[in-house]
Amino acid sequence: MLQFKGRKILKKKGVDSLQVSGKKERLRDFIKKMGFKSTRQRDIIATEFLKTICHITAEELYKKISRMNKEIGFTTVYRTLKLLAKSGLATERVFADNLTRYEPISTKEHHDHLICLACGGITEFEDTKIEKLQEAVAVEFGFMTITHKMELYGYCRKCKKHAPASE
Amino acid sequence: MLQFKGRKILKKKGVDSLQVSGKKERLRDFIKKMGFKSTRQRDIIATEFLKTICHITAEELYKKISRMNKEIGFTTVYRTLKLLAKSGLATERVFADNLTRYEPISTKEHHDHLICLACGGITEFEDTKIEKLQEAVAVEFGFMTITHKMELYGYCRKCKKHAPASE
DNA sequence: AAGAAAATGAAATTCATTTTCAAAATGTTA
DNA sequence: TAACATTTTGAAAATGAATTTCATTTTCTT
Ligand SMILES: [Zn+2]
Ligand SMILES: [Zn+2]
Ligand SMILES: [Zn+2]
Ligand SMILES: [Zn+2]
Repeated sequence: MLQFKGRKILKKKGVDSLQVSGKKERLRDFIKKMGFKSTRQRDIIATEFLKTICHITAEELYKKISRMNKEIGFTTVYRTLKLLAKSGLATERVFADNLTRYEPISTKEHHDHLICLACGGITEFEDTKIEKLQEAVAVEFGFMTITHKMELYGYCRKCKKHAPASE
Repeated sequence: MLQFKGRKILKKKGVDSLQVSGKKERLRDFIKKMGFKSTRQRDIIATEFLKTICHITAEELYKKISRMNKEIGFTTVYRTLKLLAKSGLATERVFADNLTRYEPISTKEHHDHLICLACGGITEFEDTKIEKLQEAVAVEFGFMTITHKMELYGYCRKCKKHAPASE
């Protein structure tokens, strides 16, 4: 395992960079198409965001960027995330803590979430069977589904032992 | 159909009143057990709330009550709904509009929601197959589920025709 | 370089939710 | 019933995330 670590990371880095730059191009296209302007700030924010794996809030991303760059304001981070969402490069999500989080779109078109009540960890999953049954429910009610939200809250493998009244 | 209307409503009213008074007793028990005090306001708010079928916000319930009774403040409505939730007689829910809504517990233990993006109508559904598959997903990830949220957003039968880009 | 349009960011605003606090109501005890 | 401790009430203030404002700066096109 250990001896492959270097290589794996190297490969992963390469892929990530490619993905990020591909997405950044998409953002630039979107900005141009909409008659907007490319700026240093948007570039930095988008780069930093697209590197993200997790579901990040505007505040968190702002703090992360602030560490290296004192000249980017919270408002711009906030607005750039909205822009990324509008351009289709980010997905806006609100979980039980009522904070607006953003995640870069990934290879998975759609996915749902498992959220740990102890550590706050978020795991993604896809289940086509469930998706089909959801659609069946919709049809049954004469409902035309546009989107849906499914979140399972509980304790992840690591936090299970800390679950209240589990012992 | 029409000739049964009177009778049906009468019967329904009877059942509702019984259910409401049963729940009000449960609230009184809870209040006593917790060392709290029963008040005129709590009684009025709980009665009005438990009659509710829909998913109501504190603001909405406050306005509804205000029409008849000018002496009940918003804060008390807000606090009583929280109290009902803590006592287990109400469920607190937040849908995509980010407003906190309350619904009285019903005979259905658990249910999920279909929410119309046009009229805001909320329909409840239960699907044991989905619930089982959700649990299977959780198990697969070594996750111990405590609760979950599943909401389908789209257009209900009545509003389908108004759905954007459907024609 | 000039001008038009958009972006920035600090500060202000919004808005639902929650808390504060002085006065009122409740329920227990004597 | 009166006194008392405790809780409740409700107007107002506080909170806090999300959003908007606006003067200044930057970008992009002539
Ligand atoms: Zn899904
Ligand atoms: Zn996700
Ligand atoms: Zn469910
Ligand atoms: Zn419901």
